[in-house]
Amino acid sequence: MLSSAHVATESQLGRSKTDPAITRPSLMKELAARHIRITAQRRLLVNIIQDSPRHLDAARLLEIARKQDPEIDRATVYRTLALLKDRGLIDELDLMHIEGEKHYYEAKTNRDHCHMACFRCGAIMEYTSSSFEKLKKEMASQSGFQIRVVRLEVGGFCKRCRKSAR
Amino acid sequence: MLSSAHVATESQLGRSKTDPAITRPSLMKELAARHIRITAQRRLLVNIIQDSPRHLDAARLLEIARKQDPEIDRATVYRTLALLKDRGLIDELDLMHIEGEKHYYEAKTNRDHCHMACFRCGAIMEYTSSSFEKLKKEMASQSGFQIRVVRLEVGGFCKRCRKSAR
DNA sequence: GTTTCAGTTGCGACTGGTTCGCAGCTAATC
DNA sequence: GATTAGCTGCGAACCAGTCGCAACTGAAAC
Repeated sequence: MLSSAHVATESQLGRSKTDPAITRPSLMKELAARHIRITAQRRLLVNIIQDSPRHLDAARLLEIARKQDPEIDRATVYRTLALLKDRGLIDELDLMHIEGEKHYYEAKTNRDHCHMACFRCGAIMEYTSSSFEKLKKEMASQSGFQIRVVRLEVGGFCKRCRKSAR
Repeated sequence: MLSSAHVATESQLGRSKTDPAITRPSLMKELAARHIRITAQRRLLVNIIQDSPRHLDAARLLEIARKQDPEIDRATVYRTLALLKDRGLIDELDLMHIEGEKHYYEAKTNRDHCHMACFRCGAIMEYTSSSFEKLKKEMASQSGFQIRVVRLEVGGFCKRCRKSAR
């Protein structure tokens, strides 16, 4: 039984932007289309999230944003993240709490994907596959559950770390 | 293409103990076998976790434990949970942060299972299926990743809530 | 283009879950 | 039963995230 799968290997917490299987629609366009007020702060934050090559947590997002707008506040970052999350425009990840209890965020993709976190080197890999899509469908149909968000996270050791461990 | 799946529906945050697909080995025996010091506090906590019909968070576990040993401390609960988690004897869950940022715990089962959390009524359903097992194998073999922990969580609306919403 | 005001922001104080350092205690080994 | 590594309770500390409020601002209505 065949299925198509795609693994995007990344450097430390980095994320492949050229993965052919994953695309991210424009968050700014989505906000405008939904008549959500566009403020300077939101534009800044949304652009950072959209362009980031890695998964950002709130503190890192604030840090980057402050380079352009030193006045921007923590609360605004948290409120914007909550807004985007509630509207289903970004996904929240725990990445197996590989580095404290913070949350990570990424623009929602056209296709759900799994995150694999290496406990040793901290690399995050993204994994998409038709088996995953099938599992989701199966879960929904067998349980009568209407799925809104799916989070599949895996912790373990990446190929490279397994080799170097010996 | 057929696959065997099993859904355990639960009352509010409760957990079916009679699910035929899931068994939980004795945590106390595991501790003894691994020469981990057995203290009165650990015995108490481990037994509560093992016997609990629902997913417990640290505060609830402390509360239950204090009925038998009013002197037991918060820190001991957190330290014991960390111990069990590090040894791979319990799984940590976020349950989609359906009720604050706390973590939930359950004795590790013979078979991985997914948790489906209803955003409306808070019910948690457990879902096991051979498709899930297959996906895990596929992920490991395609990426070279050695899987240690898997967490598949789903948020949405359960059958009953979907009906009553209309 | 000006007015209007609901919605957004920065601020600082606060919360809730979790962790830490330490002195005293105790389970397991000898 | 003596020894001691390691566990416990305690209180203080930590950290990510939240809240109430007064001032500000984007965009709808004129």
